[in-house]
Amino acid sequence: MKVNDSCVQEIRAFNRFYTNILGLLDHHLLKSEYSLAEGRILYEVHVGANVRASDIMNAMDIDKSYLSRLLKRMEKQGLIAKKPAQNDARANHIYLTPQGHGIFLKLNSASNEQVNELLSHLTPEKQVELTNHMNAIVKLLKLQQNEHSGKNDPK
Amino acid sequence: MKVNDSCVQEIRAFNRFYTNILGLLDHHLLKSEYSLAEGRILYEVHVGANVRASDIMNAMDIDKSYLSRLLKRMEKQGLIAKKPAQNDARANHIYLTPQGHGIFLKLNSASNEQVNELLSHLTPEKQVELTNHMNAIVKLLKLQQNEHSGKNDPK
DNA sequence: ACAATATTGTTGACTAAGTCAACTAATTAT
DNA sequence: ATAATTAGTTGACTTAGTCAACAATATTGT
Repeated sequence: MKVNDSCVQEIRAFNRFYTNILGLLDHHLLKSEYSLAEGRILYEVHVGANVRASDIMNAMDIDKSYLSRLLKRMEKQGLIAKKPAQNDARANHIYLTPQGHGIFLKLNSASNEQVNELLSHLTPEKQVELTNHMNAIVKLLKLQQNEHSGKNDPK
Repeated sequence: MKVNDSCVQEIRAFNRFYTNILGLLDHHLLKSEYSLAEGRILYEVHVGANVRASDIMNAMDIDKSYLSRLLKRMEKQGLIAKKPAQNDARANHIYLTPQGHGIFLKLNSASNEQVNELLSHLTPEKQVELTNHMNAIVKLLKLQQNEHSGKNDPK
């Protein structure tokens, strides 16, 4: 498909802009005693069912040795626990401990709060506009995402 | 301003999604012999006029000691050079050497190529739609950006 | 004018983040 | 059965980033 060069430049400008936004929003995590990676792991374990290390690895696109160490540390901190996966003796299922769940909730509401603050400068109508644009972007880009990662198309 | 909670959730979903996109697009830089930070510095020096370290520091929101070391290394590599700023004896103006400019062009066209590939799966109409959504997002979010950073509003 | 304060950039010393290769044990494919 | 993959761990290492102290200038308040 022929590509419009000025689109390329506009997208790159957006990327620089949005990288900064993401940096701002992550700030609270960077100031907390948990790393961005740990926060994301808590999220992945929270939303997934019977999550295994390899699932997190794929979701986060993170090195398995690094992940292994992070999980070990989080286990030591009492945030997560593992139990043997029922039909694969190599793997564990990872779940949040009550304490880990508590931390997740704390970090999660801090994240909500950050986004909340960002939105609070917009009228409710503009807020909806904004999210409509975002959803449209996801819709436009989602397909080739899956092409690249080799996963099936969404139903 | 009252905030719509489902907007908050949609924005966070967008953020996770777009973080992955940015990761994909940065991949070529990570595979090159230059770091993301160096690539961004080359960009900042390229687009700015009479750039000083503190300008880069502000643009990238990066620690000054870290930046100092990066610049030193890039100078050693022959990518950039410094000359005393005319009206501030503490500061230097930083500029690209011919070689640094060459590297910038190389990295820059690789970045263009990445975005190009992303877009190539869309019809030209969809490409324009996509960038319209992005521009709209920037427009909606740009003001509070400036409020936070204490800079003046754009004219 | 000039003392206090702030800014620009550098350095030392350190911690955190991430990578790479080798390895064990279990699983799947041929 | 055995070869090839996959799940996860470990050792050894490199790269990224932080923090505090510092010297040299600039700016500000009186």
